[in-house]
Amino acid sequence: MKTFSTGDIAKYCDVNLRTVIRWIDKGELEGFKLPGRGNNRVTEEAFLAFLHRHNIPVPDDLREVEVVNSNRILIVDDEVQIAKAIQRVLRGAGYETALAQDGFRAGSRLVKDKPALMTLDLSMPGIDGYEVIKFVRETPGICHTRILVISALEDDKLQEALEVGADAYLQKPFANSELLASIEKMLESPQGLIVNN
Amino acid sequence: MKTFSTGDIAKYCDVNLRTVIRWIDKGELEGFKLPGRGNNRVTEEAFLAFLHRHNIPVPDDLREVEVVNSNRILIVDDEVQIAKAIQRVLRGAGYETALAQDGFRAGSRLVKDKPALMTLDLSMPGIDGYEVIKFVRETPGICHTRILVISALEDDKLQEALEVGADAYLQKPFANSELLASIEKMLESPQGLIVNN
DNA sequence: ATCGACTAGGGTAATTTGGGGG
DNA sequence: TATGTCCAAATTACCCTAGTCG
Repeated sequence: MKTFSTGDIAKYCDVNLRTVIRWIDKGELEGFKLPGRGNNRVTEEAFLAFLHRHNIPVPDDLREVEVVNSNRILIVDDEVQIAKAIQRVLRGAGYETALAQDGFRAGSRLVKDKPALMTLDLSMPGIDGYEVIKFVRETPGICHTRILVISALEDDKLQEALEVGADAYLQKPFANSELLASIEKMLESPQGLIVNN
Repeated sequence: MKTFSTGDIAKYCDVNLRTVIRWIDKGELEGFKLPGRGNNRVTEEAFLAFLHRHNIPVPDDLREVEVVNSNRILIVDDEVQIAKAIQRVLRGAGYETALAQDGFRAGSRLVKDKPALMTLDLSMPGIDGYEVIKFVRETPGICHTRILVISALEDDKLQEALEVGADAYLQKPFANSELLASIEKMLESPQGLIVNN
């Protein structure tokens, strides 16, 4: 388990060491204290989550560490026909796909499979899509997942999704070629960078 | 009984070997000395206790061992007051608890934390409790999780939950003592089926 | 313009951690 | 590989100043 000291993080973020300590004390950056006087350590996962949460570019030497199955895509949609249609297109393009039709399955698959990307229907019954996005972004270990929002909602709702952390959106109805183009574009950029559409 | 050398612990905690020795010498980490040169050994129990005491994340390869002895409980309920009430009772009894108020969070926490037990409200908006139970039971890695269904539904509905895989149920309203008794009983039963995922 | 609350960072002393050679 | 000792480097707490924002 790789960990960082406050000094390491201070260098990475180019801030004073004291500032890092304050982040940890306030809980903005999740860390733990060693015995003794309580030197702080931050796990790699937690640090990456912090970076993603604040849209701080991930340093090159940390990118490779983000473990993802770069070929795997999780499709989150409660409408079976749509989910299957998306799946067909993606499989045809060579991606490994998994479906999740409810929040519980989506959440557990995301943590378990660590897909490179998830497509997310914003309006599923019983799930607030924005909440899901926020949760993903703030959770160590899955925060780097690319999120492609797929929805029939209006532009401003979709923009809002970008603001809370989605990487791109696709408004229904869309052509298969658009879907593929979006996904390819999202996956080609280096791991660990936030893509703004 | 499994033991660790100072070197093992140094690797696990990502600190210098000397630091570990000092922790032991100062009594922060409970260990014992072998005859002869006085090399230190730390039991698995003591090491896990140490990790918990300092909120240090438990390494993956110790996690499985730990699941068996774990006292983590995940409370799945969308009604905050009820969830908090349950949490209060369980914390008071010494359990580590986490809350999840929607399916997505519940699913991801379950996979991530691998709690020994989850309490599940059957009627959460947007989640079919029976589906959740079935899903947990058929998913490697989390299938051993004890499930305590908590609901105001009638007996036959609760029976149905048992049939699809819940371990016990508690009908609302219930006394705190009933809650604790149920959970203690569920956790004391042999955990042989566990782990290995 | 002044106030108050907040944040980032400087300096110092005390402590902890890390590294090298026995 | 682990330990004890010695020393250097890193980290923390505490108190302080400067700057920002409403």
